[in-house]
Amino acid sequence: MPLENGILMELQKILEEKVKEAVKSIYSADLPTAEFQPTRKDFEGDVTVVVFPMLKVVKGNPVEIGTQIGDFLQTNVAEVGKFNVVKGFLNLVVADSYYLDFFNSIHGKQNFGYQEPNSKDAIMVEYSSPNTNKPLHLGHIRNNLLGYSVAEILKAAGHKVYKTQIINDRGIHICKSMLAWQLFGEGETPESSGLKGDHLVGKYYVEFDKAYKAQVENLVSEGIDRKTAEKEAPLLVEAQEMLRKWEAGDPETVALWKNMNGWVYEGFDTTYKNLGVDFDKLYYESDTYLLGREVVEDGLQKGVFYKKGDGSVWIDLTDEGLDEKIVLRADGTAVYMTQDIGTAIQRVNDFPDINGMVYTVGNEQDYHFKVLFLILKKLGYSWAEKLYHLSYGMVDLPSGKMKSREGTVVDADDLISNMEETAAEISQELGKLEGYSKEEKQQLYRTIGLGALKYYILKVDPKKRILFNPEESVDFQGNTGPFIQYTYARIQSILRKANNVRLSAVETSIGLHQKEKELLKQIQLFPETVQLAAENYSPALIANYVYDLVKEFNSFYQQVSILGEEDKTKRNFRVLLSKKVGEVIRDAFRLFGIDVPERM
RNA sequence: GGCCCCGUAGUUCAAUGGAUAGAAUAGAAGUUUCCUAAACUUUAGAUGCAAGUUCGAUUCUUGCCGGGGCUACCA
Repeated sequence: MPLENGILMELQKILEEKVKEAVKSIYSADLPTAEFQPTRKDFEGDVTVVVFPMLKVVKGNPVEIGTQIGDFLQTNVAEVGKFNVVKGFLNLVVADSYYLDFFNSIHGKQNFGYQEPNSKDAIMVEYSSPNTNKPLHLGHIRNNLLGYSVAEILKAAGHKVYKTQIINDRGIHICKSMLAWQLFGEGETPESSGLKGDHLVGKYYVEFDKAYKAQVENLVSEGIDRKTAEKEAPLLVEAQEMLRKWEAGDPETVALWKNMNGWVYEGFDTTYKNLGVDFDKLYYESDTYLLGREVVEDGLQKGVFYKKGDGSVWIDLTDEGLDEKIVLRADGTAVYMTQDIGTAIQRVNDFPDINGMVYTVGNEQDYHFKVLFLILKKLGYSWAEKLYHLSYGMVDLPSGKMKSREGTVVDADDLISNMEETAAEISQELGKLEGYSKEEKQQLYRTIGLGALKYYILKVDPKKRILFNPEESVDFQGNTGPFIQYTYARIQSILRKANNVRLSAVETSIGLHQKEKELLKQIQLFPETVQLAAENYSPALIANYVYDLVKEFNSFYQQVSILGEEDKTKRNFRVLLSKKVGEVIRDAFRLFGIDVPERM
């Protein structure tokens, strides 16, 4: 992976060559690769060469080998100043001038760390993909934030990206809300009720469930077997009938469906806007649920699938350690898998430059996607190799799983406004905002509240499940979004106060404070961190990075005077350095969709 | 039963096979005549258990124990 102006990488390349040279000239042996790592804080040095792996090629005592190589590097590499060897670790001290050269090469540069789009191939990132029968909850928030962030990270890593979602706007669950509204709604609308559209529809989904359960209990008390009662409760039968009518295109049913879905979309749009996520292309399941059947026919010809006696079509994946999986029902209708096969192909037809897709879907569907990807591969699509299931853990409450039907969910809209309120409370207590208008303050509370929420979710490894306790609100101190935003605001304050900043190159002879050097080392890691986050589809890596940077900066800020420095050259450099740190914070947070404030 | 994911301080999170396992919170103790104390500094506290591979294992392998998930002609 070529790195944009990776001066460190160049240094590492030089060092790699020189280490090999050293091994060659001292031991007459060929070293395949040299292993480097940043020197740990407790030791003196900047870059560490790990000696242990060399023992395969060179026999001897690791400390002696390290020392000999260190000597060689010191005399043959200008950037290497001192060195020391601890156990099998050769710690190299890199000259200040090297880091200052690096700084000069990037300090005026916008979008440091981001790659220019350099790939002809595009990646489609799917996320959100809600059902249209209930409002979004905390689980969707995780999904949205992850999908959005991974899309932005991929862009920053130089990929072209299309963000998309497939809206599950049809099916029995939608009919349930529709039916309940018909039965109990008395014509209620978002306008008449004052409820957000998605919340109104969700209310009837819950109503349905209540009424349905009551019916089942009644039937059971009349002596009917529970399983039968659950299958034959009149409400359910009616909902199924409604689905049949919908599929047959019954005008009245379709009109009701359009109307209620319209309410939901309005509600979703508000939530998406509040959350700051967006999409380039929407797919609706009502348009795609019939897709995929021709492909199955095709696959039958090719022998990828086989037909059972009853006419249903299957794929046998037992050779891959998986099961047999149905891809078409006996009556010829599509199942979930059929649809997903069809939709994937449809997307590539719509956007021919797609070569890779990311599906942001919970880990409960790990198996489904494993099978889906395998099927597409067997069908011979070249892009099937580049499909990725961005699988994430559920967000659970202390009481267990969130269940919409039982009302045990943390509602997305509620949570967002709670976060804003908390931000407002803390802000007012601290009272640092004189001169801000009401609107500016409100905007700031939103920035901070959302920053706290987004960072809280995104800093966790996607694979891990999150236990969310609504009683303990999301923190605003420590390793949090507001902590990082605060550091940014402090930097902006310095920049406002600093006069006569010269943007010209910094003299490389000024000599660095240890804290300055640490900051430069950390800044230097930004481009490769973005790449790594993209390769691993992991916003958490960016979070760890920016947190380390900010901690380092705060420590620097505390120990080193910036504006109070008398030496003008140093003062100028420190202001520029602070500015750059601020830019990296801003650009890293942009990958999360988190804004940074000028003051807070 | 089969398959998949996860077990790290009281709690929430880190650690491309590398050094003395890092932070944050909660606890204890400090720092505002000084660029914003949502900060900084100090302190105490953890790898579920048992083997194996390795110079070296939180990381890889196997077994066990715990938690979650999938195993639908639902989506």
